[in-house]
Amino acid sequence: MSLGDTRENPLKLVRVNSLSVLVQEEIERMILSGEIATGEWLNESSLAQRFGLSRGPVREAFRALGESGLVRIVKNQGVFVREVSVVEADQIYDLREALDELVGRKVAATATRDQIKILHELLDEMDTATGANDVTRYHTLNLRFHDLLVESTANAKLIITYRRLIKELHLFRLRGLAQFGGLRNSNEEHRMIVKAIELKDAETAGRALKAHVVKSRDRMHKAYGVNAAD
Amino acid sequence: MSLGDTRENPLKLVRVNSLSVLVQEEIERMILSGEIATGEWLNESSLAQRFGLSRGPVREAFRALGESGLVRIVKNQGVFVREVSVVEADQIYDLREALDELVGRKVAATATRDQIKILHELLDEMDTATGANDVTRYHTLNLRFHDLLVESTANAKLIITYRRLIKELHLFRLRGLAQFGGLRNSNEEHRMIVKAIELKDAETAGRALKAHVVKSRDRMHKAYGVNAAD
DNA sequence: TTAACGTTAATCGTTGACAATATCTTAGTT
DNA sequence: AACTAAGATATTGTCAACGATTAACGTTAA
Repeated sequence: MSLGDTRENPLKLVRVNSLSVLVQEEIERMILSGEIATGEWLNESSLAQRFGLSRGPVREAFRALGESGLVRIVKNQGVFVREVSVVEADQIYDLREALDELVGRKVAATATRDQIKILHELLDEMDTATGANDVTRYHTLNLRFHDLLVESTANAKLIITYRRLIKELHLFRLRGLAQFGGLRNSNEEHRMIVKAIELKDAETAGRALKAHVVKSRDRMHKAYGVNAAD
Repeated sequence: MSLGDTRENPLKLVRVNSLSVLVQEEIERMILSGEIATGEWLNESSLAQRFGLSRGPVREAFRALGESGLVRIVKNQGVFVREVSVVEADQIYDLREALDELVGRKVAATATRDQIKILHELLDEMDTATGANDVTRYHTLNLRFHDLLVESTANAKLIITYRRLIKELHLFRLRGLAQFGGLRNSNEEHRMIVKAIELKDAETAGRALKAHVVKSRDRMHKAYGVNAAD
């Protein structure tokens, strides 16, 4: 597959974004979709050949992906999809606790009616997915839910920081278990969060979102059999 | 000046790090030291010539720096040192509030005796700098103080996230006023933080650190004549 | 004054080459 | 058969030169 195959207006894409940015986005997509496994080696020249370009843009994309934490670059050996350990996932959850509390507080103040409407739709869809025991679908919706929350804060720096962490957490998920279970409980927590947002109760929304992250982490630990004392 | 001029064991440096990493670090140093002004254009080929290299490593360093938020890359125009607006600095302070509260809580649990000793030394040095009205010196020590705090949390993800934000905040400082004043108050807040850490009182340390960030932001606003409602 | 045109300079991307390094293969030895 | 060492191979790191694309600027003409 070549990059030129992009469906919507490929010419404009190349005019606005450089090739290295397009390559970066494509590789990121491949990593996050699991198309490339964690730990896997990314061959510079074969990727270039696959995209129909030279090694230059691919190497530049690698450097950017390295800085964003998705790949690990080893001199004279190459580029590998990063493997996120349980310890590191745990550290990310620490951060998410703090950031999500902030998200809750801010979103309660800034969320628009439209955004809240979409949140409700996502809640219902997640219930449907839970009923059908469709874990993959739930996971996708869950990502969208939290991404919409952070996006509604209208704090650009918070948004990109948050998304970076979510991507790395996703690397951890890809590593082993697809999901951490407890879908029903999880969505009940989601509803409490949305309720607080509707009431524009920043304090409660922040606490609810933080508590949700704490419990998500517990579910992760349980799934991995990690001692709570770790 | 060529990169080969590095003082300590240049050969080993090149053997371990690729040239693009060295270039990245050097450009980052130039940006953060103010050697290159915010908004300034970074000429690809003249930088390459200056370092005595080809354009390849420089371009790769640019991509990494772009991802880290220190430069802005415009296709077909080039690379510019990012300019951080007051609005953006404000968003970063929002994040710092949340992160520093986390830092306070964690560091109270994890800080070693040695680390606390260094914190005390920094406190005293900052008092000295305040007495001498040496704002630049105070600022350096202040950076070291907060960096040591976050480093003492032993949470790698928190450390790199925090440092990234501090670097961008530094870009904002470079833009205009060197400092935000209120040195004496600031160091009194520092002492309260360290006291809570010594008592291993995580809750108080977190609150104190968060409060410190809130006040730092206020001092920044005051210096810029920004309305608190913004 | 404004619009069109051409020049210039920079980035973007390609290609081909070579060196340095890592990895795999193979032959030889114990 | 197992281990070792030398050599072959593959990959990354870096460079140099080239053409294409684009943005910026100055000039000219209406």
